[in-house]
Amino acid sequence: MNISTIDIEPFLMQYTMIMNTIETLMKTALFRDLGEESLARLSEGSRRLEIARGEHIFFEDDEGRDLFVLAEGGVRLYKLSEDGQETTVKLVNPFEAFAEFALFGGGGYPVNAVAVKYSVAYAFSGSTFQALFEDRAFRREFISTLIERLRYLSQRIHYLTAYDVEQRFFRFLYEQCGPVEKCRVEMPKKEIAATIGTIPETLSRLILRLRDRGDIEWKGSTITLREGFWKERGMLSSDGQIAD
Amino acid sequence: MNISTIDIEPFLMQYTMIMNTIETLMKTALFRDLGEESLARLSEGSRRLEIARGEHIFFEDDEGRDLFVLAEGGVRLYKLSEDGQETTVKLVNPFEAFAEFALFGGGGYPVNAVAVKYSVAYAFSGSTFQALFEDRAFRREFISTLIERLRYLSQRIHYLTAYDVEQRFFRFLYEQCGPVEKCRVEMPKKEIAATIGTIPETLSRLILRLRDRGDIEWKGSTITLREGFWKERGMLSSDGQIAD
DNA sequence: ACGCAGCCTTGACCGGGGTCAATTCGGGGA
DNA sequence: TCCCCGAATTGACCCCGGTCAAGGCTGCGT
Repeated sequence: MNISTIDIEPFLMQYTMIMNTIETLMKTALFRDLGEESLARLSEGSRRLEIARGEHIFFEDDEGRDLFVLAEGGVRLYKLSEDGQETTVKLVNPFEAFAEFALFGGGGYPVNAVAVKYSVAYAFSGSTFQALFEDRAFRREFISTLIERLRYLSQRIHYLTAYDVEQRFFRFLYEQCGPVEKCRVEMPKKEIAATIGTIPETLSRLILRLRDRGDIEWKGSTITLREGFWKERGMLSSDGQIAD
Repeated sequence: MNISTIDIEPFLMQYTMIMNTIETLMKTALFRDLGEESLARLSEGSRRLEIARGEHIFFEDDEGRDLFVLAEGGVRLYKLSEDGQETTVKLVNPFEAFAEFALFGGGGYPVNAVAVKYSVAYAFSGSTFQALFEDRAFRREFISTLIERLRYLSQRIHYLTAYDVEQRFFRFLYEQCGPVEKCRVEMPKKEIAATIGTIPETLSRLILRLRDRGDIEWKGSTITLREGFWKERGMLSSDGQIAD
C-alpha cells in the first residue's frame, strides 16, 4: 500500500455531501443557464433524497409528478415484464435530470428507478417547475434535453439489438469513463450486467475471456484496459467522440 | 369474389391524394390545436414529397433541418451499423410527425428514413417552424409529443429485448390495426420482419407455425386472426388498451 | 468469531433465432 | 404472353447467451 493508492473517495464524498442544491443544479445541463433567482426559487421547492443501494426512487405506474436531478451516485431506470424479465432503459449519472416524463402528459412513470449505489438526488415537483417555462432560454434547454434523450434511446435500441455483449460492455465503459485506461465502476456486477442487457453469469464469463486475452484487469472496483485499447478501436484516447 | 370483398383501397387512395396540406396537419396531433392562420403559414412554407416504396427520405448524419409529417403510406426509421446490421427504431404511420430531432441541437439525423410503401409526406423547414414556438399551446403540444416518443422508445427497448419474435409480431399487429380480427398490412414481409426486429426467414417460419396452430390466416395483404384472439390475450376487443 | 445471505463464479445444458443456400412464387415490363 | 428479378419459403446447421444448479467469497449483524 503506497501513497499513490490512497483512496480519495472519502474526501470526494465529503465534498459532494455538503454541496447544496444550487451547486448541483448549476452543474446540470438543464439548469446551467438559469439565472440566480430562478435557481434559488427552484431549490426552495425541492426535496433532498438520500437513497441506499438497491432502494427504489419510484416504480412504474406510480402517479408521481416529480422531476429529479441526481447529485451523487447512480440510478438505473428499467422496465419489468409480467414474467419478471427486466430491461434497463438508461443509467443515470450525477448531474443528469431524470423522469422528465412526469412533467407533461398523463400516465405515471414509464419505468422503475433504482439506486445502483448510495445516491443523493433532488426532487422538484412539477408545479414548482411550470413557472420556468416562461423563460425562453430554459424552454430551449429543456427541449434540447428531451431530444438528446431521444437520440440516446434510439442509439440504445440499436446497441441492444445489433451488438453483442462484449461490444455493449465496452460501450458501457466508454459511457462511464470515456476513452481512458483506468476506470472506476462502483456498482455491483449484477447491476452492470443489467445495464448492458445481460445477466451476471454471462458478464462473468466475458470478463474471464477478456482477462485471458490480456485486454482487461479488474481489481476491486477499478478496471484497467490494455494500453492503447481505445485507439485500436477507432476512439481517440484524449477527447474523441465515439463512433456510432 | 363477392361484394363484401370489394377493395376499397382505390377510393381511399384517391381521397388521400387530394387531401391538402392543411387537412393533413389538422389530423396530426402536433398541429391539431393550431389556429387557422398558423396552419396556413405553415402549409405555405412546406414541400410535398411523394416517395416510392424503398426510397429514402433522409439518411443518418444527413445535415437536414426539416421536420416531416406523413400524410399517407408508411416510413420506417432505422439505424445501421458498420457491418450492415440494421435496427428499426420506429415505424411512422400517417398523421404522425417525424424527425423532430432536427429542430434543435446539432448533429444530423440520428436515423435513416425509408418508405415501406408509396408515401406522401410534407416537409417543414426548421426556420418556418420556429415562429410557432411563441404560441404557448403549441409548445405544450410539441413537448408532449417528444415525451410520448420517449415513452414509446422506452417501451420499444423493452419489447425488443424482453419479448420473443412471436410476441413482437402480435404487438406489431396491434399497433397497426388495434384489437381487430381483420388487419390489412400493405408492406412487404421483409419490412415487417425488420420492424419487429428479425429477418424474413424467421418471420416466415413464425407465420407457418401460427397457421398450423390455427391462430392466423394471411391472404394477400390481409391478416385474419382467430375469433376472440385478442380477448384471450387480455386485450379488450373493442377499444381496450394494450397491457404493458 | 461465527454464521448467514447475497454476490460472484463456474460448469453443463439447450433453445431461439440467425446464417447460408437452394428452390419456388409472383408481379411488372418488353 | 413470357421472362426475369426480387420476394418469400423451406431446410440444414450452429452459436450466442440464457437457465439451472453447485460451490466459493465476502461483508455484515449479533
